[in-house]
Amino acid sequence: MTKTLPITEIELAGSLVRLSHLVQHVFADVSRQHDLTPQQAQLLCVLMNGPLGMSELGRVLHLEKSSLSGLVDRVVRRALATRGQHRTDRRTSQVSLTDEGRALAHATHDGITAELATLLADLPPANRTRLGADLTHLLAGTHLA
Amino acid sequence: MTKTLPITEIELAGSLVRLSHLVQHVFADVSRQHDLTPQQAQLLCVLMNGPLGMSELGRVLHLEKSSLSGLVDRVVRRALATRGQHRTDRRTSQVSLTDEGRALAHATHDGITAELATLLADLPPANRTRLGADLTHLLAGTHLA
DNA sequence: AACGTTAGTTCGTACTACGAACTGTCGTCA
DNA sequence: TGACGACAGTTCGTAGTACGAACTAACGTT
Repeated sequence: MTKTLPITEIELAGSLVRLSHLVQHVFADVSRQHDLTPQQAQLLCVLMNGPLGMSELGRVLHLEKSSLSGLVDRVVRRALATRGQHRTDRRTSQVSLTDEGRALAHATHDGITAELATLLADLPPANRTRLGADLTHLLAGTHLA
Repeated sequence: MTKTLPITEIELAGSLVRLSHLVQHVFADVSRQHDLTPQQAQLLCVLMNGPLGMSELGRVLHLEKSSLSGLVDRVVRRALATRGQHRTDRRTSQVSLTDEGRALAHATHDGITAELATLLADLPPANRTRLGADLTHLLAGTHLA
């Protein structure tokens, strides 16, 4: 079915998958150091940009609302976030970080960034710049995040 | 703690994380189309290179042996793989793909590759080649896979 | 005031991942 | 040869993840 793909494409796709697993591994390790699951860490990091409703969170995280309820429950239970209510619409709830949650989010984010930076240190600065541009280009091609 | 990182490093790390989530999303979608969980799909893809013992699988997949037992159980239960026994060492077991498992592994692998190829189509061929080289370099810097 | 839509929660199911405890096998060394 | 530590896997209990279906409550419209 896909036998007509040039070899380099296949190899590149494989590299992307392996890189992805590597990054996920780093993400999980750092999250664990802060006593968070990767999903909880990702949630906190998303909320660093400001409070969001459940529906928006579901879109950003690619999660069904039923999956999100429990995830938010667990971070709320740990006092890392709160469920506020919307000013006018009493159906929607705004999930915001607590101070503790914000601190943890920043710590985790910084930890992951630092870890990835050591990985990237192998790459010459010029390549890093190019890589950044290419990734930005790739990510822009999809739905924005 | 990490405030001295150049801005571009931070942005690059962020891009890496977002790319990683994107790839994981593709991986999960394609796996689901084939009625597999991402973990099961990854296991089958690893086994495409030949049978492996549980310990080696754990190393490759970064899983504790207790986690692996269940994962292998489920693909064996679905007749996608079998637990053979080592010729001389009766402790170790060799996990191999069945014909059905091999077919599913190839289908999933091809599907993911095709999906990623459409993503990469946005990128000019020259950049793709460079990107491949850079990723290979990055992946080589870590433990091989 | 009735009704369809939207926002979230709850429930049941299956899977993932871990550590601790356990069984069976292997290799060694006395 | 027999005891013993190391190794390979499994089992068990716990917590978290993710989904769809069914549900409740509030909103907006007509």
